[in-house]
Amino acid sequence: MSAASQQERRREKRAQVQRTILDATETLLLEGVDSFSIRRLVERCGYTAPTIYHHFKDKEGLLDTLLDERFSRLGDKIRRIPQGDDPVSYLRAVALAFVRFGIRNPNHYQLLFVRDPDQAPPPTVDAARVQLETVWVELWDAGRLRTGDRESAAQSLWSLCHGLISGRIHRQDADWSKTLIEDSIDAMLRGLIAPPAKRTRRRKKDA
Amino acid sequence: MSAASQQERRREKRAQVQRTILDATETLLLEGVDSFSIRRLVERCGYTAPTIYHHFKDKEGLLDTLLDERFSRLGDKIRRIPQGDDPVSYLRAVALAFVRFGIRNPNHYQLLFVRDPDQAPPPTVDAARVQLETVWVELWDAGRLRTGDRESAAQSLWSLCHGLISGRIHRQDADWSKTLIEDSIDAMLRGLIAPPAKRTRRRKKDA
DNA sequence: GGACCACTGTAACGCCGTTAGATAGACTGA
DNA sequence: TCAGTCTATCTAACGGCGTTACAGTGGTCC
Repeated sequence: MSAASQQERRREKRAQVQRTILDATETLLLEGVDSFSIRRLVERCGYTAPTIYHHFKDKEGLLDTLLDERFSRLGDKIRRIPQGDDPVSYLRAVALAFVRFGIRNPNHYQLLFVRDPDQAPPPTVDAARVQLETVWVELWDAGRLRTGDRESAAQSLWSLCHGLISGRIHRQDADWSKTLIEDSIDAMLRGLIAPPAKRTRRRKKDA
Repeated sequence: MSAASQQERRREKRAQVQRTILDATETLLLEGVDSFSIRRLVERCGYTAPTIYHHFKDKEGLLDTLLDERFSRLGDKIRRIPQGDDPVSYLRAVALAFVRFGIRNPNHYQLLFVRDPDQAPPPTVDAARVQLETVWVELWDAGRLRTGDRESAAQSLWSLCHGLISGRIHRQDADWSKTLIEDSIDAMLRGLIAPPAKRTRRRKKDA
């Protein structure tokens, strides 16, 4: 067998070991952020600590890899939302997707957004953010933003989403209103964005 | 000297020791949530670990005591805000006070709202919440809430405040809009609450 | 065969929260 | 006054954590 195939096989083996470690990490994480520790991971995945440190920089690095994987799925999902005619319903859909994701993946969300401040968001999430940016610019140019500052409009919606998720995560017991997520996002959008000027020629389909 | 006075003196001594421990805790906490540990507190305050555990149940209990003190100040501040004529500007003032407090006391805020979900908020904060409740009821009865659910209106504003603070805490580096806090609270209130019905007899002073 | 390299293991280090048990001193009642 | 009790404090340890120095092992390459 050729040297190239040997190398190939080694790479595969390596990837497979890392996969095993990552999967065990994932499993452990699903039992709660606090359930995860390197020692427990060691018990669970069959490898010893130095092996894990051989494949990943440290605990942080291991979790980063996992989060990148998971959040890139969110990024894809958001990027696949059709932009359509109406920027407001587009923003609504994105915000809803984001909040639902955060609530469904509380442990991952916490790790990503509640850890060290110098932690950069994964590229796919950042890409989604950039994509949103253009929508806000569009609304600003159309004179539809009620805030004096374009930045503050985007950040307002983001802050609300973060608050919704983080409230749900940290106070699971509280009796949150069933319609809270939709209601609050709608209210925020109403408050931020004025309806389009009346004098547009063509009629819009109700999206 | 009387037995009563002896007891009194002992109580004072006890209170003073606890004060010392709490103050050292506070100092340590101001250096960051992560800077705080019982071992470091022990180095700092001159007492040994068992002494601390003699006066406080455990780490959690110690922090609880400190947070109760600190947050009761917030509760007082909020309860002192004049309710005035206009419920909207009252809600605005309360929300602003809350957010500013959170941003100014990030470590305390984190400890209180980001710890175990079963953690109850201190009584003074809860009192403030109850006081707010009446304002929402009033608005609801006047038919001014745009949400289908009274609960969701209150929770929307709260979620936003939480998001604003927690965003600031976890992404200090990000370039937050200077007007974000006011802008977003105003937007949320605009989106949640309709202007009062026109057919009121008396004119209002512009508050 | 020998040098190199990726991989994995043993055993330890220095943190952490917490506690069992001893000691000292002050108060209490006979 | 003296034994008994209670409070406050200490020394020393336990079990957990993330991490790493170091050794061994088994392949790959010259």
